[in-house]
Amino acid sequence: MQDEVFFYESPFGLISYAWNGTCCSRLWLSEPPEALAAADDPVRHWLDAYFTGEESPLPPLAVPRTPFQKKMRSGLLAISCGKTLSYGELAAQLGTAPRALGQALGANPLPLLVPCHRIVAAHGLGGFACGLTWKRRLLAFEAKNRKQ
DNA sequence: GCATTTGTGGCTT
DNA sequence: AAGCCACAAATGC
Repeated sequence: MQDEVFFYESPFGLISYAWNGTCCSRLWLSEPPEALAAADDPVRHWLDAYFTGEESPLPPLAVPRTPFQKKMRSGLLAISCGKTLSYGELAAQLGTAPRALGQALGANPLPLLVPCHRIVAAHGLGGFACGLTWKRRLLAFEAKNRKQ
């Protein structure tokens, strides 16, 4: 089945994602290449839950292209909501170099779902492929939301 | 303190 | 195959 791009209006801006009927292969923050319509699928449900401050099981995601990305994904998913990790720490945990990790994170096709925004630099915020505004908002949101 | 350099490994094209 | 990086630790100033 072909990928279709849907959008989702989050409190922080427009999100769009590619859904092929069974799994999510890609997700964009901010301006998507082309957005069709809103839909009612597991991704949308997850986003709904996320933005109301709940953690729900992830929707089916496309399998990573490389084993490393898979490892990285599980490492990221292990970070609980509201927590952050530095590039160096996660890199060590994955047995790789920080710089390599940065590259891999930037290439992550599934931001937010795979919480790459919870990775910050040792001193400072670090970067974010889809714009630092998102990263700040998401982190602030999660931090506030955590201590409930 | 801040600026620059370098070790480093996996990603994209 | 060659460059590219969303870092970090070690220098130099």
